[in-house]
Amino acid sequence: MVHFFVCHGRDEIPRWRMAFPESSWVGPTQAMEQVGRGDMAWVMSNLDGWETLVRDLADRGAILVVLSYTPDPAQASLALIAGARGYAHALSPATLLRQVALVTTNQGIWVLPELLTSVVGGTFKALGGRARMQGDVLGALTERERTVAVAVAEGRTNKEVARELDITERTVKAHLGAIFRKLGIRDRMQLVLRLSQQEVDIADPSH
Amino acid sequence: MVHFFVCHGRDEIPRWRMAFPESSWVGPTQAMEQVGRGDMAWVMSNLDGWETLVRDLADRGAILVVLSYTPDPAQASLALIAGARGYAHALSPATLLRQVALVTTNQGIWVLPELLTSVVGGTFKALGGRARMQGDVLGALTERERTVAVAVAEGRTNKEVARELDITERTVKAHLGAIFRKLGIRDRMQLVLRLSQQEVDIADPSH
DNA sequence: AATGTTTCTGTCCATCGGTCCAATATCAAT
DNA sequence: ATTGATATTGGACCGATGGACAGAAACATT
Repeated sequence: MVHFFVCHGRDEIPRWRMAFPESSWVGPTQAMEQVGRGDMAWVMSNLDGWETLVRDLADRGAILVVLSYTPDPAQASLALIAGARGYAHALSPATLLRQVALVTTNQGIWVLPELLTSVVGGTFKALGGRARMQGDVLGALTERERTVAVAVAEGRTNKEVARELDITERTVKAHLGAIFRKLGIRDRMQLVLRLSQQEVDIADPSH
Repeated sequence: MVHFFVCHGRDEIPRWRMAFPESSWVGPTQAMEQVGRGDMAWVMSNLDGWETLVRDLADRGAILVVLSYTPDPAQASLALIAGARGYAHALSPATLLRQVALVTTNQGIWVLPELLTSVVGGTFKALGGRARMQGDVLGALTERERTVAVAVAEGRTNKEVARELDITERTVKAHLGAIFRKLGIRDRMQLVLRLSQQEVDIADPSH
């Protein structure tokens, strides 16, 4: 595996060389030419169009890590979305860089521990809209109601759920009624959206 | 470092033993007593209160990986939020388990590659982007059908969609009929599930 | 014993949702 | 000019859904 550090010409950082003595220093253009499947590319986030570069290189099977002088959660997310498997500080010590390489070459994801909460939290909010969904959303329900809620949210009809739980369809409806009331939603659609963690805009009689 | 597999008493899976011959099998209660800083704990997601368990063990400095028989993106997010560093299929082969251990002990995060897109995709939406993986699904539809499909998948009723697009409810139904036929689904529920990427390809039993 | 929660069941009814049978108008391509 | 795809609407039919009543049985708490 070949390591490529993609950066501006003058951005040579000794510890990079220290971490991977055999690595190549290239600009964005050369990176597009030389990086191939299985190679590892470390891309500086101060490059114009780094996201596109990351995406392209990731598409062709390279392992991407984005390095930043000013790491922040939003940029970390962008990097991961673009296909990067890692996001670290550009001035990380050599040992850390080697650790990142180890993790990413083994299908792992590596982001700065300090940013981890934010990144995952972002995902969390994206998936749930409000804080701590399933726990709280389903938490308000009884055991049986939870079971019904999940079954319905997986796309089953009342009749199917009834058969599955060995109760009458009427009872399923009763549970659903309670679920809708407790969650403040109007129908099973809203339930699916809640549980599949999408943002829902409920009840707007205005339009 | 000691490996703990936290599961129901009878859930013994040979390949776990194969991956880490020295590991201990424990229930949730014993886990709380025995797992300490630097230890590695593999927690089954079919345990009641696994989230709390993961949170507690992670808080005391253990490395947590959640194993599930039915992996899905939402659960993966929950696991990571709870403090887990890994999320994998319970029937993963020994070599994969060792890889996961390697990654997570090096501050990395490991989630099923199939789920990665969904998890990161969620982040993407959190940042205000528009999901466009749906393009594949919606690609078979006409422009108008796409509009209707998205509106319905956002939880609106036929009547609401009709008002919104300034057409009759009858026309909405016509479009929906075409949508169901083209996508090979039976009702709007399946449409939501399709567009929110709910159904997850469970790993085949071979690995 | 009284109370409250949970689970389960019933009937009635209005509405919604999905499919069958159509038909008409527009537009692009042949 | 004919064909094909698209968008639109109509009517009728029937199953699915959700709410509004209501009641019974099991169980835990007080």
